[in-house]
Amino acid sequence: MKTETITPQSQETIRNILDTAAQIFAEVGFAGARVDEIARRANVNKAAIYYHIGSKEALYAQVLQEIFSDLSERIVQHVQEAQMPEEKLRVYIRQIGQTLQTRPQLAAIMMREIASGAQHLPDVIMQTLVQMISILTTILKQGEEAGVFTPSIPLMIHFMIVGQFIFLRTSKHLISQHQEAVPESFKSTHQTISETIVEEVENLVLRAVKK
Amino acid sequence: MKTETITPQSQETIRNILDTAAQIFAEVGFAGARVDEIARRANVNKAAIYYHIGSKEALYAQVLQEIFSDLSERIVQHVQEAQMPEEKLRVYIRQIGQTLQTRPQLAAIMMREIASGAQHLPDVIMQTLVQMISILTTILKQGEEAGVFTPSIPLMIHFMIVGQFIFLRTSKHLISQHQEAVPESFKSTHQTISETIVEEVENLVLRAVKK
Amino acid sequence: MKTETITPQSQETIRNILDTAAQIFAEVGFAGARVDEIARRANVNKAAIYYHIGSKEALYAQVLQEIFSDLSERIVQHVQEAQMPEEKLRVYIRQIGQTLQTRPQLAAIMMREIASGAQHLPDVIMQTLVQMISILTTILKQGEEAGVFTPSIPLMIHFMIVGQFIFLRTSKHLISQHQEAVPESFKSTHQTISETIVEEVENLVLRAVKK
Amino acid sequence: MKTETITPQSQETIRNILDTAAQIFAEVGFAGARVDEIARRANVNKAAIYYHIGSKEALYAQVLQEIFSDLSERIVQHVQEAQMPEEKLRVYIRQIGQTLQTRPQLAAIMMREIASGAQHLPDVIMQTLVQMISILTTILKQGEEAGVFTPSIPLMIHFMIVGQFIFLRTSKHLISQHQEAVPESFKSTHQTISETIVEEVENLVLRAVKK
DNA sequence: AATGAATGAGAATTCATTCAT
DNA sequence: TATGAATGAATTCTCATTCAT
Repeated sequence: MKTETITPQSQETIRNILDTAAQIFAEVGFAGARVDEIARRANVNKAAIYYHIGSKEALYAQVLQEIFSDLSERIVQHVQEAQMPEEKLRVYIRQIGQTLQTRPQLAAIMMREIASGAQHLPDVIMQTLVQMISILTTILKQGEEAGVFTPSIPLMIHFMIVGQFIFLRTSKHLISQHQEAVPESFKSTHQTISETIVEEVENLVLRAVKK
Repeated sequence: MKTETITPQSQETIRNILDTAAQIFAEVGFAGARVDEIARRANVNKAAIYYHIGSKEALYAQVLQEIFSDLSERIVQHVQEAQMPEEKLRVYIRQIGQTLQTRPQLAAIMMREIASGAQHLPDVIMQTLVQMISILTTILKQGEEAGVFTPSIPLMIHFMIVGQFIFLRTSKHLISQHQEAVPESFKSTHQTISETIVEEVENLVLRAVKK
Repeated sequence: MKTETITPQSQETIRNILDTAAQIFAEVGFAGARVDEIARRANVNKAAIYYHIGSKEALYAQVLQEIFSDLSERIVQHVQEAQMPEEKLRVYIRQIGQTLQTRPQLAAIMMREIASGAQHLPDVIMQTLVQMISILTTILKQGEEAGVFTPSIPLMIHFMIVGQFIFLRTSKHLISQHQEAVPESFKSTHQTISETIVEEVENLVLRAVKK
Repeated sequence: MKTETITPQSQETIRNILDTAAQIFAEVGFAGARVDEIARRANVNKAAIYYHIGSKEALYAQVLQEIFSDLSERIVQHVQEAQMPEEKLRVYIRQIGQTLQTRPQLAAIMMREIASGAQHLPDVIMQTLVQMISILTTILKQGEEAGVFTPSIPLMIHFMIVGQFIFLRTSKHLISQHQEAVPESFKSTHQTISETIVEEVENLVLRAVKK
């Protein structure tokens, strides 16, 4: 059994590239990103990116892949563990919230992707999304049947959840950018939200779907 | 008596440029947009864009300006006309929904802007946003005092509203792009939503804030 | 006899254009000059330049023409009036010096022209130059024959004269541009020169050619 | 033993670019120069110029820098070696003359620079010029004190020297350009000058300052 | 005569990608 | 693996000139 000869330090180089790329794609999007800049900020020679990854598009796909890979798994697993529809829905929301907190770039990248009609989203990722909606649909249906949820459209609920998290996360940036234009009260409120954000979203969504 | 010579022909050219630019910026974002392409699709000489507008950045700023200019006005005006907090909130939501339906590009552009920390958003526009939040805050407070709303955080409610609309609108594209990965049921549902979308969002939000 | 119907106010427009153009060509050269800029600074519509003059090249030629037209005449005339070779040479120098003082742009334009091999100099102007050299040659020969001048090469003497004036004039700008790098003493000296510059050059050249 | 690998190939590319650029800037000036043309004539990809140098302006600055760097050193060194003021002055003139013969572009570039008020001349170069004037001032003062020179203004003497060389050099071009307008005698004379040009200038200047 | 608008042909600069070592 | 250099294809922007009024 090979145990560790797989990759000496190139592993580190690749890690570096992917992390930096994720950051930059989040900041300026695919079209706005510059391979030169990614190389510079990753402390890596530009040619190394091509050696290891292949192309800017491949780099982007890999970044997305990485970011999405565990989200779906986590949801499937944790939702199963919960019993009641209400609790399952909370788990669903919580997993999304936590993923977005762990991978802060995901929000920005997703927003751009959705804005441009997901032209760059590999099908693998689309399937992940569809799978998530299916899970949510099941949860909501169970809730309806159990008489605790009012009828609602799963897709809208999903976007309600994702939208909340994404907007709140990305808007932090937005607010700090325009300090002058934002009143004091606004800022402190925002601060408070960030800390209990997941719980807030849970409550809001639950209120919206509960009978 | 000539009553219609008011518009020198250049007005039309500029209109053309701005509309086409709005469309393209919505499709591919600022970095992805090509001035050549804008000129081509606007049936305008590229140099004319520089003659009338000045630069790609100025073009983008002007597009944003235009798109935002009337939203805030509409909200201020219509909200005043409504009486009860509940109705005021519905009006607030409806105006946003209608603006996004009239100017379909707004949603996509906003998503990108928020994703990149609103680096391009002029302060004028930020102020518009802040003003909108203030109005919403007043509505929610009145509702609380009247005993019809449960306490909630205005900023989150705002993003809940905007997020819903934006996501639903932009996701139409997304779904049609990835036909293969999307199940039949999913699509028809989506179709249905689009038609009653504004009403749906109203209900969802109202349920979320009502006592 | 027509007395004044020749040109109403277009005369003024043309004057404006030519003067501004002379200034700008002196500042940045032919290639560096922008027709837009000339129009702007002349308070004239750009199309008017084309209406009145025809093209950028034509504008340049006309500017040169104007500037050179009277120089040669003045020299021919005044040199004849002087008697002794020494006095004739002084007159020659003085006329050049005065022309350059009246038309400050001439120096800069000439320097550029010479630097680029006079590609833009119309033959008319070349002939003027050649004529001037002939006059100088005659003066110097007469001086030699009269035993007051030492043999010298007319072309060099001409360049000595013109070079002095042109360099001194253009270098004023140069010195004021780089205040920090220029010592105090340097500046005041320069000031003094400017006032008696013509006389200085006369003496210098006379000393150089006298026996 | 390899003794010549010191120069990585990029050195050659840069050398090529700078030499070609110097040539072209001399021919047509900064504004008239085309980066495309420089690349073409240097047998270098246009992007390589940007890779190595950065911009057209940077290229120009570097060309100026290079051309001036050794002139000042040479003068300082050689003038010291001479004993008598008269000989020192000849050395001063000779060094300038030889530099202009080695770097034929210098003359043309300097003329344009002076014509446009030395907007592009970095202060480093201005300091070089000022230093040269200081040296000349010292020489002339010593000559006066020794009773061999008549009082004169150093700046004018300097421009007399430089002007002569520059004009003579650049005017070669001028004359060949306008063959038709130039009489036979004129041309042959000019030929003769070129060969003994340095010596001629020395004599001319010496005569002008000697008592 | 005069002008705002328009335009085609550049011109500087950028950028993803490849190459030689 | 890694890297400095090179490159072709854009891409933004400029500019002399023309047009319609």
